[in-house]
Amino acid sequence: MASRAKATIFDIAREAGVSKSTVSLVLQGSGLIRPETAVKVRKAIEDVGYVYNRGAANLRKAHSNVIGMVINDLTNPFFAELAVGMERVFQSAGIVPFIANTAENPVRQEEVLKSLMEQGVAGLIVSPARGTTPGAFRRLEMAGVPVVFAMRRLPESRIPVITPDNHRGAYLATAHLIGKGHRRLAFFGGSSDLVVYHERLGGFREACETLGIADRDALVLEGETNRKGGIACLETSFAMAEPPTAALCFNDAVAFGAMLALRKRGLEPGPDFAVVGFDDVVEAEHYVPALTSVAVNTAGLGERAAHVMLKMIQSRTTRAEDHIGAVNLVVRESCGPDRRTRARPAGTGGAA
Amino acid sequence: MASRAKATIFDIAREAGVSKSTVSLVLQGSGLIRPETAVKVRKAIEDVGYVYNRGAANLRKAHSNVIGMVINDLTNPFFAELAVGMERVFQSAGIVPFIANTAENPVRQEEVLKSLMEQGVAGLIVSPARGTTPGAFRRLEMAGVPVVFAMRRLPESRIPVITPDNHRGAYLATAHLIGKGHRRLAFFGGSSDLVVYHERLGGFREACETLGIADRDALVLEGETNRKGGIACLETSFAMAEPPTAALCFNDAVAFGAMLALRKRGLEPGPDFAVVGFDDVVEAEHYVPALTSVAVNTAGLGERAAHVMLKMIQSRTTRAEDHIGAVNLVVRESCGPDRRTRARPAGTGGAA
DNA sequence: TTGATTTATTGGAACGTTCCATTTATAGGC
DNA sequence: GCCTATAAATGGAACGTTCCAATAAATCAA
Repeated sequence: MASRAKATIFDIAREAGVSKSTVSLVLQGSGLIRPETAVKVRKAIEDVGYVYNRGAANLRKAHSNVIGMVINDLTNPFFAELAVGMERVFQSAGIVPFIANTAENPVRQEEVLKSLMEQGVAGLIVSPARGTTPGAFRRLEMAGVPVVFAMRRLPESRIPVITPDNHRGAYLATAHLIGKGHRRLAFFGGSSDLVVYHERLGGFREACETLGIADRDALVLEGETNRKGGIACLETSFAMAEPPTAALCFNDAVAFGAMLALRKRGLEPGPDFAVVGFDDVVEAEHYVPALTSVAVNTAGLGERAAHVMLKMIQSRTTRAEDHIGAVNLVVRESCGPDRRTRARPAGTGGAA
Repeated sequence: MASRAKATIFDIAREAGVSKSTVSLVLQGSGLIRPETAVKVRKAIEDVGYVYNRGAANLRKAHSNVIGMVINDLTNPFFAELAVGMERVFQSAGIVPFIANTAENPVRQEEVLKSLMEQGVAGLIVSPARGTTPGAFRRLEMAGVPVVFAMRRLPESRIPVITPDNHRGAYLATAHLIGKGHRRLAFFGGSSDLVVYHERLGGFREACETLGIADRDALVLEGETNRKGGIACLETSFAMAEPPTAALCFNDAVAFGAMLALRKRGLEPGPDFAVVGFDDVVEAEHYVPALTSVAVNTAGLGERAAHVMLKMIQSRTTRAEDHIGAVNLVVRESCGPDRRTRARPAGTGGAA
């Protein structure tokens, strides 16, 4: 059953009555081989149950065809969507990308990166884990492996980045809330060791300033970037003397958490407290109430990242231009009706 | 900047003034090396910016430390949870698993499998794509690579399987619906080319028979295994003369779809139509209404699969026992109150 | 001191491929 | 028939590692 030893091109050569070099040529689809010979060889390949040894080949070929995608949180559907976008373009390029999850853990990320390098990847698309140290990608750079960051960037790094326009997205969302009549706002979730955080928070702050919301009415609460973080933020905000009436959340997961916590308090997301998310994952549309969110064209960014990577590999460079993707606010139900048209700020917590 | 050529153990050897063999030994953490020598070598490794070439090593070592996880649908959070469970145990074993997505496409799966084999994986955990042909894993078997199936199995295959008790789960869920007073039931989603489908459907059917539901009152609708499939099933079921009043869904994604479609018709999932899911993904608990679902301990199954794989690799076998995981029904709100205690079957479609 | 034993280190062959420089076969021109 | 040009196939070296057998150095027993 289990074939004695692994078959090599020598076994194929013997079977087909040709030399190993001929087999190698056939394997590479070289046009130098007479068609009949190629057929004969291919039959032999089938017969001996050959499996190509890419490791051995890479020993000579210098560049492999393996591309790694390093994702910081696979359980967040947003990153799954991103990964799927990338896969689409790699697939049509005949490449099978390997996905590795870091679970937002820099130590794990280090291991993953090391392993991928040892495997001899041709390139890496990375969404870095929170708290990644600036030196984490030094080895990659030294080795000349092309890397592009997706969605997240590192403070001082020359690695190209594919990211949505976080500042503008946050500005749009905040302006929407203010336009609805909200005067005490909050920014929920995310942590300051993330560059994205500062970008999104920056948009939030700029909108507040521009549109006349005082600093003390713009609450900022850091927190985990998942549902749990959203719940926590909402709870602490309601424990304050003058709770906000609306929140821009770091991402959709945080927004879902906030809405959950509202429900648990008997409040209705939308009418009682406006929440807007960021990323516009597919769930956003189907949630009850449907979540207003900043759409970033996730899969599109993934595709873009993949294309940039392909180009870098092809042109043997480690540099590329950053790409800032357009965003737009998708208004759904989670911000409720216009606040000013209502008699008074109904709801439990909304005294003041 | 970009170091001239890739550094090899020879470069390290020269730098440290030892032989390549000594370097190799240090790399493998052999105790044969004098500690001071090891220190010297390790310094040299750092200095030359060495990166280990696992491909070259595998050429001699026969067995690599790469394990592949082949997932049929990464955008389904269920499989993401499964993957995370597996990762947990591999991580503690010092292994970085590579994840590849087949997007439920057998052709893609073929490519992925081929690529992973060429990479020389030590083992594979696979959740096979829909419509996988029986021969798809022949090459793997021939090559003696350990494979375990997770969540799904193939019709005639001797490859070990880790799966929840689908039959029992479906039975439990169906019995629950019948216990609530429902008399016209449906099974939504899934397709008959999936073994899981038959298992779950079998549980549904057995419960119906045992508990006195006639065949004609047990509607079965195949469909996609995602939200869209759930929407479609609900729509076609409501187009019938005597629509069901409750449905067991193939999985949670289908259930979410069904609930969505109900809402769109102005019906309230639970009171107006009972729906129960399968898998109990984390979203189930947080949905509105919270979804009653069959919990399968997803991450636990993932861990189990990983353990089995590790054991197989260690003992150099390609066989292992199947594992059928316990399930339990988590009752939440999506089935509403007991049907018999209500005046009459309210709702739009529920005449008769 | 000598030989035996243990501890560290080393050179060489092997792993399965690719690529280059050759060789051999086939065809074309005259 | 011979020479040249082209097409097809080949042997050998190289890629970066591991492992084995062998050597060199240190320790010990007598």
